Amino acid sequence: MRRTLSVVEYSGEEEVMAAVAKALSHPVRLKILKLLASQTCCFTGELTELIPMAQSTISQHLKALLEAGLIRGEINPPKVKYCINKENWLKASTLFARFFISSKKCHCDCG
Amino acid sequence: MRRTLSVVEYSGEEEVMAAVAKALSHPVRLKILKLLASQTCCFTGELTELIPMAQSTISQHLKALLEAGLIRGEINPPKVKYCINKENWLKASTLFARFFISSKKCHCDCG
DNA sequence: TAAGTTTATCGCAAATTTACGATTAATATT
DNA sequence: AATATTAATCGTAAATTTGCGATAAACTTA
Repeated sequence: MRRTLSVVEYSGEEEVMAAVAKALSHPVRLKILKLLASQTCCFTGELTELIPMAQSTISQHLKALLEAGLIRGEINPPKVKYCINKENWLKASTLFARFFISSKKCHCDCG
Repeated sequence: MRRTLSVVEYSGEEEVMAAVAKALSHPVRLKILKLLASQTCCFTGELTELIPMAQSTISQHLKALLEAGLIRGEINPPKVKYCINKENWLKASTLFARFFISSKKCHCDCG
């Protein structure tokens, strides 16, 4: 991909929020997060039974959520127990909340 | 792309939220939204001056934000005035807030 | 030790995203 | 009518995403 000569600068917040948003940008990942969140306790690989997708594909989506910091995986071979990463979840929640509140400043008449 | 034989079903909420998240998943689109939101009133095309990217690229990103419903464009040739779509902005805000709150149910010991 | 279970990773193909320059469209100005 | 301004669209190239099946890795159980 050709890149701009003068590179666009982003704030840390912009980078982090974009990364989290990207993790949330696929419906199956939202579904996975909701399933993990709805358990009274953490969860393992019933995901493969609940979601009709190849095991390798679900594993890939889990990896994306892990890398975004939204979930944690506790290895307990041969199983892995996934759950919400509460600390980062809270951070993400705050980030999005602040972002959406920020537009309240705008007092235009057009909508 | 090969598709799964049994198609995964998503709720309307999952689809909508994923689409909004996708619109928010690029730092330059976050920057654009912040710039639009920070204006006391609406905004025209200074974006090209504020963001060192090709005009066509910025136009593409604006289109993505338009299609996600996050902004509105008031055509006033040869200029176009963009601003936050407050109605959908509120909807998106609620969607994300509810989503993040939902994980509070999870009482696992692992995080 | 051999077979089974669970999950990650590899290799691949198709689709989508991202960015650019060039061009077009629509209107205002000279 | 000719030129200038602003923004969208087209065409293209490279990168990334998404999905699958096959295989590998790690540990249990027979």
